[in-house]
Amino acid sequence: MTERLENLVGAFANSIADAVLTAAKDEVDVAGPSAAALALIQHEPGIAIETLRTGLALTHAGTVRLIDRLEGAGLVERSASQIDKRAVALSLTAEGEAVAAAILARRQSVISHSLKSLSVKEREALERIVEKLLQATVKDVAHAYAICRLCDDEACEDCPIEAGLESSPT
Amino acid sequence: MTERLENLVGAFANSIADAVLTAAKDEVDVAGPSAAALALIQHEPGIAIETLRTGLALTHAGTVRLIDRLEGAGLVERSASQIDKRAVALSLTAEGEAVAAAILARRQSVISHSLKSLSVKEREALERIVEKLLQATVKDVAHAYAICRLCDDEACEDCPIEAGLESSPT
DNA sequence: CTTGATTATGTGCGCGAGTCATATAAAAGA
DNA sequence: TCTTTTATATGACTCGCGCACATAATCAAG
Repeated sequence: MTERLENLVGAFANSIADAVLTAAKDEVDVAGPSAAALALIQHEPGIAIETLRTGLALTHAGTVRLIDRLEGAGLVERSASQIDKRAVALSLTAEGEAVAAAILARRQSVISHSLKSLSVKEREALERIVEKLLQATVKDVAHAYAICRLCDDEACEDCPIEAGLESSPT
Repeated sequence: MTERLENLVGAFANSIADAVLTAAKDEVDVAGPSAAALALIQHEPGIAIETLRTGLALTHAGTVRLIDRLEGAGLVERSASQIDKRAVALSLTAEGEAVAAAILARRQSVISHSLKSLSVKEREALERIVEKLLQATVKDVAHAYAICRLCDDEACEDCPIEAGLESSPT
């Protein structure tokens, strides 16, 4: 009946997502999928293009071009995978690491700023609720990659998304 | 110190925003900004292109082309504004109304679905928290348009964003 | 070990969407 | 009235992405 909550949650999601994206674009000149790609590669060095693709919701071709651009910008390196000779192992260059770190820090700061009006109790409540929601939401590994595409894995101990995945195996 | 909350909130925002966007694209074949444009026009019939632009974070030219496409698709109509003869008054066609309604309903359903694991108490807590956050976040009218770009105004009584705007006048 | 199916990547071509610069008309201000 | 600002439109161009297709490697049988 009451659709108010859904409206507010949607607006809140818009607000946060917008702020993070524009922050990434302002800080370093890196558009949406590029930022996510850098973060994912930093999170999992040696990741294959195909795996990356599942987290970016792009086509093969689109992902290859994206990597082409990032490689051209000197942020990402392709190397031959040892395990699978078809696959490409992606890694960040020193500059790529720096940019990825800047993006993650910026995101952290933007979100933190937008939460600053909350009391400690409210933070705790929000954390519990969001944790529960994420855990219930994750569908499969690709979905987890997509959701966590801009997470800082260093900061996310006890990731509820991983936990959610284990409890509902694909 | 604890950056975990920020990570979780960011992931949650991603999750919701993605789900809403893909839902809009699946349901009707309407990409991101188009959906937002339809919702905003529905929310405020007779809205000018320039006003619309502020809510979409596009260029002027980009907004004009967007309206061109939506008009070409038979979803939107341009008419002369009575008040300002330079301006264009935008309105939805019958089909546009239907599509907009479908998008809003789909969004409602998607978000509602992702909140279904919460108890009544948790919903109430989340509503209070998000309300507070939105109220503190809104900067100006353009920002409000952007945040609420996919809101169903019918469902949003007592919109905290409007309240937040009044308390901090531009 | 050979052969066919699947998987990971790369590429030519084209389109859609958006920006920049510029143009025109109307409103506002001096 | 003259100048400046505002709202819209358009031509030229760019960029990112998808589709269709090609190649190489792995896997799965037989």
